[in-house]
Amino acid sequence: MTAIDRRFFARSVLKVAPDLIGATLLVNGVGGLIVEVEAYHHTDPAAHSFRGQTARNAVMFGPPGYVYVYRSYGIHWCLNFVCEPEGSASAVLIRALEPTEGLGTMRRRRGLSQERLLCSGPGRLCEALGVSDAHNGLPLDAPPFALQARERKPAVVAGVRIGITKAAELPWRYGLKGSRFLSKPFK
DNA sequence: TATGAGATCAACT
DNA sequence: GTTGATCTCATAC
Repeated sequence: MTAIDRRFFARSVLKVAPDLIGATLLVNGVGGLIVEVEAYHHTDPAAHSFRGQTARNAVMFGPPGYVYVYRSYGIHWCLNFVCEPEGSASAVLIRALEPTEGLGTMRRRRGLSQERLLCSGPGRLCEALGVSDAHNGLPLDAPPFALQARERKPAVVAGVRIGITKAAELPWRYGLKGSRFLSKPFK
């Protein structure tokens, strides 16, 4: 298996996002196959970076290949990968994984969940992988993170994004076709 | 199956 | 003071 390094992210977020489907993401050896992501471009009103740099989103304005973690609705963490040349402030939100490594650890962190619900949603995924603000700003191609390239190009489907109100019509959500680990099915 | 409340924080008006 | 890239649990149909 080939490791993905940070150069992979020095492209448009709209190219990186579908290319991540099927890759393997591990944090401290725990994780699985990426089955669902969403793209957030800096020209997109739904993106945190749309209104400029703040203390929270500063990592998005840095170089690509780094991790941006933010708190959502006061209680959850959400995991993003920064894309495009430095300063463009675009990122991919990781929304769902198919758990393959460290099932026991994930189950313990999530508390008695069925396997299908371990990582099927941005908040759930962060809890299962132990991701928090402590990971904000870390590079993706060094421990505790590990990213492995997919071996074949999978069937990728696109659709509208979830849980947002601004620019809700943009089809910037990507998923692995037919996966039962998606946070919601594609139409 | 579907809708609603609550948890709880940073950014924005 | 309100809203949001969410999730879980409770109550209603």
